[in-house]
Amino acid sequence: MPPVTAGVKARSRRGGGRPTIADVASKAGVGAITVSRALREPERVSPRLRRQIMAVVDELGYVPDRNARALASARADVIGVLVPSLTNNVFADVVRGIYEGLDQNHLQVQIGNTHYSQEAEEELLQTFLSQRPSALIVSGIDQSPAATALLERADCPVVQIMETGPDPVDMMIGFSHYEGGRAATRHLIEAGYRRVAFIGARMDPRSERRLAGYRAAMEEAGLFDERLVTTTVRPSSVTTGSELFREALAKAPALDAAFCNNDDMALGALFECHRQGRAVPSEIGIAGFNDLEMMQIAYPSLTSLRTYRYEMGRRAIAMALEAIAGRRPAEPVVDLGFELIVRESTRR
Amino acid sequence: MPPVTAGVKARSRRGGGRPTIADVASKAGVGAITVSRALREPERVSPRLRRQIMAVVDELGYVPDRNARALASARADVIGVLVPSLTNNVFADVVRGIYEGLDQNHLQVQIGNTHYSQEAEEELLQTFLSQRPSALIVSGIDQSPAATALLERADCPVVQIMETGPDPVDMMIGFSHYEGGRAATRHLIEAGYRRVAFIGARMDPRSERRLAGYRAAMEEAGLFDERLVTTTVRPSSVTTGSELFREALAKAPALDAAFCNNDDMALGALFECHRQGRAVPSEIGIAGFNDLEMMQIAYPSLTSLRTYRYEMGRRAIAMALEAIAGRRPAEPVVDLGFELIVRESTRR
DNA sequence: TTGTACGCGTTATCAA
DNA sequence: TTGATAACGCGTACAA
Repeated sequence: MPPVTAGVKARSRRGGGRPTIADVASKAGVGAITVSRALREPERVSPRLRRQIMAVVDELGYVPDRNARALASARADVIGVLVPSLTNNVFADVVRGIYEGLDQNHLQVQIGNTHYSQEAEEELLQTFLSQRPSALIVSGIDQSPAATALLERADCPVVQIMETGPDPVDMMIGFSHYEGGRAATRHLIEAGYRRVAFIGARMDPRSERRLAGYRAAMEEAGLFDERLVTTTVRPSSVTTGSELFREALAKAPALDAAFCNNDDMALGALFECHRQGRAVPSEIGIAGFNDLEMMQIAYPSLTSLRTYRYEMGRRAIAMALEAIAGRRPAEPVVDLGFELIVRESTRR
Repeated sequence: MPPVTAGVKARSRRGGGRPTIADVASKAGVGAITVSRALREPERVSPRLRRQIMAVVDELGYVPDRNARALASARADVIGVLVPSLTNNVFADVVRGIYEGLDQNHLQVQIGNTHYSQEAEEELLQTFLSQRPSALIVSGIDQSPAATALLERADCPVVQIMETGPDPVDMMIGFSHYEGGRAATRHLIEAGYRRVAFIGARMDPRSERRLAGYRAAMEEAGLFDERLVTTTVRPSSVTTGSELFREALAKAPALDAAFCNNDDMALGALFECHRQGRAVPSEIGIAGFNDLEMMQIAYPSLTSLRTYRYEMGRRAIAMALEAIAGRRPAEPVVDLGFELIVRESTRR
């Protein structure tokens, strides 16, 4: 009993009547598997059949069913990406790099927002894993033990991004936030500032390491003072930057510079200086972290530590694609480094 | 030949040995379909069996295979979202609303970046559709005819976001960019500014409508002048804002206010005023569009037209979920409106 | 280079 | 309330 009468689809199908590979095959007078190959590995099908098949594909408007494909191959054409925030410009840039690194690839990206929560990360990992993704990209190196176990058992490539550290689950690309914090602070000290404050919002593990770098630099110079550090668990924003800078001034009225957790915070500190009539950089020096686009055009322009977020996304995907193709990347752990961009806000 | 020896999984499986619903079923002494129901519609299974099944699920660590589920039910637990940009804060907020509106739902979000290109949108639509998504959310109302056709044939709910207009494909939530542009411009005129410039980057269809609103307001007041309009196809950014403001000044040296395409542009214009020593708001008035967080804390604080982006994402998802559940939302077309937030930058 | 037979893990259908 | 059976549409393994 032929389930399909050539050309006339049996509309009783559950799927709603979309043409299937069998429809294409019968109409093109070939086997289904040949159609499958013509679409996925054209070079393995003779040019004649290939053309024939493609013509029918166009005519019928056939589009392969990704779900069936995923089931049959035990692999979804999806790359799962876990980030702690979507509004943070930093992750927006990374995500953009990921999408653009994928380019014409047939893979899709699925983004999960962990909201800086390890539990949420575990749950998302479970969900993502239940799709058998082609690869997984996760942020940071502070996964919970359970999450780490899930990642290690995941039979797909895993890339940790945003930061480097010991014990990569699989592959890793990022930079040292500790060294970044240290370099920025050293610069402020070398520029002649002495009472350099640290201002940090949403102290996630990476910010904590920036703070550790700040502390190291200050201690090396014999300048460290607890009262110069002001942090909050609130999310970072320009407004939070202004507020925290005010707090910092209250705690340490003599401060002469601020190393900010990130650029939004730095911009907030700058606005607060304007508002209070404190001159930047002569009275107060300001440095940010990440070097968002606005830093260069702010007035005065703002010193920041440039990080390669877009590049990180692109290379993370490139590494994942390599691994998916079965090739082990030459360097499974990549340190992208950073660059201090000195601008008006710290030049006295 | 029993494929599964109770408790001892046949490791020859392609899937890599993950427990399947059959494993759970045999161990719990029930049929596979009962396990399936216990997971999806617990109330349809007797409490006794339900407990029994859940115990085995936990014991085995069974997680349903989403791909198999998608194939069998002809529906992937995925909502496709098409946005023109990922770096633009505006879309970041909408996307955040979408994720948070989904909350504990089992659905996943898949985001496609159209890069403001109709062709890219068509391709992404094809890709998304090949998964049989549970719903589709697309940005704007300017889809190509082909894309519109795809959306109309898609057998899933479709929500158009970001703007309202005639002829919704299915559902729609947004606001009128034309009225927004008109309202902001009127405010500047009422505040006493006469030579109000329009500064716009990346003139996508929505920005064009903001410009149309600007023009209408200016013409109503008898103040319209071509030379007051400066636009570019370049993407918007703080830097572009500074540059375009400079261009605008070159073309119309006597301009006394700028209505900017969006808030990044407004901030750029503000910095340029600082740099040139032009007082805001006394010499130059500045207004933005969207009311990003930084506008309230900038110095001087910046007037902007507040739009409800997060809310838009949340409600778009709510509408989609309603439709997925088979209920037609009471209002398939929602105008969220906007609110002009007047601040220092336009108070002379 | 092409095709056959089968399995992937789940849900829809229908009957008990 | 529960279950047997048959899809779902494709890719893998192997053979021709």
